[in-house]
Amino acid sequence: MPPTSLLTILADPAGQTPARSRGLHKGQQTKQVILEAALVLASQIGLEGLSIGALAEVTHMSKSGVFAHFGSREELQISVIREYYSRFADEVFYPAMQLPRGLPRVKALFDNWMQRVAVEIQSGCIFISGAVEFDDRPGPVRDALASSVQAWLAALYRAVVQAKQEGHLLATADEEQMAFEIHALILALHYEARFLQNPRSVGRAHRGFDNILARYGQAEPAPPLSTPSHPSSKE
Amino acid sequence: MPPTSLLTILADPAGQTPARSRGLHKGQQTKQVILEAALVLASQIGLEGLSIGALAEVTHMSKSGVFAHFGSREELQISVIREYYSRFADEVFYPAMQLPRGLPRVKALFDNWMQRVAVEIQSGCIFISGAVEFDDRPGPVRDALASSVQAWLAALYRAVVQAKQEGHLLATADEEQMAFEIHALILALHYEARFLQNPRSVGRAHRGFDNILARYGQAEPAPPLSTPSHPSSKE
DNA sequence: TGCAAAATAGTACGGTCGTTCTATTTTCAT
DNA sequence: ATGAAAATAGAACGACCGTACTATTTTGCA
Repeated sequence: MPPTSLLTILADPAGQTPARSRGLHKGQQTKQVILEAALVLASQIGLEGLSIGALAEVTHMSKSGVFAHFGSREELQISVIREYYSRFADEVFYPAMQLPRGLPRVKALFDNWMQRVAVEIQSGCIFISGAVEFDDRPGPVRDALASSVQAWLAALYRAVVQAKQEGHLLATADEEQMAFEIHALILALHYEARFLQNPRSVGRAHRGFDNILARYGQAEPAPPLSTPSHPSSKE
Repeated sequence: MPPTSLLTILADPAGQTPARSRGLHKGQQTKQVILEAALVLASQIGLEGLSIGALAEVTHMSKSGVFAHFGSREELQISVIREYYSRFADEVFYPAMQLPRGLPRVKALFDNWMQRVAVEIQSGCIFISGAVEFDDRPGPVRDALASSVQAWLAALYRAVVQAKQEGHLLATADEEQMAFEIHALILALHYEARFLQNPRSVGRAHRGFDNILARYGQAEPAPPLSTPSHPSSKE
């Protein structure tokens, strides 16, 4: 190799990125593959357990090869959080947004969330495990995680507020309280199903949501006997 | 002060030498000191983050000195879990058992639990962080953790069952469901207060408990207006 | 008071980790 | 097809980890 290559690299003016580097090149593809594997790994053993060595082994690459795509472990963790958030939104949030404002949307948000967590009983939820791992570890990873969770909880809260505005909830309903109790059910589902391996937890969470609806919901015109909010609540 | 004072202290049969008088040798004492430090460390950074090196530094001992007391890291973690469980029982369970069966005892269990978790917002709860760390890591540590949690949740469940037997709950009340929802509130409190740093969480959890009581409780002879189950719910 | 036993320290080993530096291979516009 | 840039590999580093082994100190009973 010619000795000028190094000079060329060093002389390359910073900030001047060739248009080519922004295209969909090989590197971007592998980065996606790595991220996919990282998501699986982080879900199983946590963001802290995520190691570049294990990631290299899974993707059949070298440690430095994996490392080069992110520049640091922290950046890798943040990328995983962003990717997880994106998929969460695609799976839980956006589909529910197709439904009309008010209770239908709130129910859909909860059902989609439940369905996702029910699947994650096997794989693990990064929003929950990450919260425990970083609850007293300040830094950019915690910030990324917390802002992702806040964004989602805020979306849930907005849906509840709209439900009250639409007249689907009692005028006395405390929207923040209702969102808190919904969140609580999901956390209990994750804890009791994944850690304690109690198979009844899914039904418990659904029933809990029915109870919340019964408490905060406006008395419905149709009797709830034949139309429970979720089939599993018939249990 | 006579020169015999030191000897007097050491030989004092009735005074402030509980370690000796209880037959504890030096090793047992230091083991307790290490355990105390391990509890603090594990609460903050988790059972997995607990390292013998850090423990040695905190206790001003050598790594091997610390290690010798437990024989393995796993045994250290299990000891921490047992100690944590013991303190949890002393602080939450036994005091509530002094109260009469039924709702008073259930309320006391929840209040004591809440109070402990409210303090643990700063230090962390091993039952919650450990669940996330070991939810897919089989072995003796997970077993010790799970059985401790199960024992506590079973105690809570029994108290709820008794409350129904005493006629303090509706005949239609589902005791397991009620225990699930109570557990959910605690988990949400820990999550939202410790990770998201939302100061309103304590009030939310208390209010949630009031809602649960309103749902499952027998209509009380005295109007609940002037006697809410907890002052903070007046918020 | 002496002396075995218990408690603690010291040292070293093998392993994994994130990261850096350099070398090699692959990509892709010309 | 060529050559520079991008992508990947390889090797090595310092740090920390749990643990085993040996040496030293401390304890507490006879």
